[in-house]
Amino acid sequence: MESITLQGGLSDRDTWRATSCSIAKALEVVGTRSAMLTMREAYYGAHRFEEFVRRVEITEAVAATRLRELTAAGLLSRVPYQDPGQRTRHEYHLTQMGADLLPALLALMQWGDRYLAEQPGGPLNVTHVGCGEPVTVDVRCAAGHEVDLGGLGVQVSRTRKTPASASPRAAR
Amino acid sequence: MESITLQGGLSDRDTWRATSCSIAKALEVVGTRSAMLTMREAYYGAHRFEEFVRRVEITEAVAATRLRELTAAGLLSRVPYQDPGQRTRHEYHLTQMGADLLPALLALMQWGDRYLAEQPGGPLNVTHVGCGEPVTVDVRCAAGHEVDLGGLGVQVSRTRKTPASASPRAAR
DNA sequence: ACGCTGACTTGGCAAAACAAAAGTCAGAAG
DNA sequence: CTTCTGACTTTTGTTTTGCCAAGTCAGCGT
Repeated sequence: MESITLQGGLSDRDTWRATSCSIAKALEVVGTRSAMLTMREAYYGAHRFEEFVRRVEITEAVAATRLRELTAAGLLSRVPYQDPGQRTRHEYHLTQMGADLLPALLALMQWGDRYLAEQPGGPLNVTHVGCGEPVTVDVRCAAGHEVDLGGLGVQVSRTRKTPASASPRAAR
Repeated sequence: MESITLQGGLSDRDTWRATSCSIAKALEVVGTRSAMLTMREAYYGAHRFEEFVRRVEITEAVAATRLRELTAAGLLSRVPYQDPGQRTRHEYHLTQMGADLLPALLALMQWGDRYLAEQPGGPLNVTHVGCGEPVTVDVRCAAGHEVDLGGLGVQVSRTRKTPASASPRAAR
């Protein structure tokens, strides 16, 4: 099985490590099971505290912690609401930042569907409401090609310092 | 911010929970930081034990545990190798199952690049080797439409039991 | 057989994640 | 002001993840 082609100063793996890795940074925010599943429920439309507790099947304490963290991180926002005759409460709504994590969770779902599900294809179908066709997560280049693992290259980003000897160490 | 449209028996969130969720199942396999980062290194081309230890920056004990688990789960396979004058050792190679998790990790990376990275766009560029264009993770339907959160629908999979009252509870 | 040494295994510990239970808070109505 | 009760906060305990250090194993060469 092939791998990503490491280009430029990254080609020698012995000379660098992924020290500012965006994956690792993402995991700091959403790297717990309860955070991922809380986000799943937000995508399914949950807004209210008790609903997150019930549907994620976690304790109120954990839900409160996760919701607070995800709100602080910017993935969710607290929006006041008030049922008639009730007091003001808060709903947790996805932000754009939160919504943009969807491909990662969908890709995990797709992978789990394929390799881990009890039933072939998994328990749920995800489709495009507009045309009814099944939805998948693709890795594509800007020219529209679908790219597999062996077709990927990775280089130090241009916005960083020049690819001097120091730079390959500070990579992702 | 919108959410996925829950269709059919799934429309009432109060009547079901994601009990066989493929995301949750995936997290059982790769839901630790060390597993995710081990997979990252496999995508970057690492094969050998010491390389995983060094580049993931985890202890040998954790590397051994994670590599054993990922091998048992089918994401990696152990392949014997022997440097001249040395004893037989094993490399850990990606399987198709392992390679197919790439979109999830790339999507996490993409999201981290956008929202968490110290530098705009993140420290590394991922491109299509064949044409040089930047690579992204897209959510698309089979008709080729790019679909955002609000454009998604989800239904109980056809391969499951009829969408009776019992069925919506056993979903993902 | 012994020596070598990288790849583990094991034991003890700390931190993080999470559960259970109890308690507190907040904002409304009366 | 009191009452209500959902949304937390806190405390205690368990499990999981990961670290450190020491030890064992495995397969080669001599």
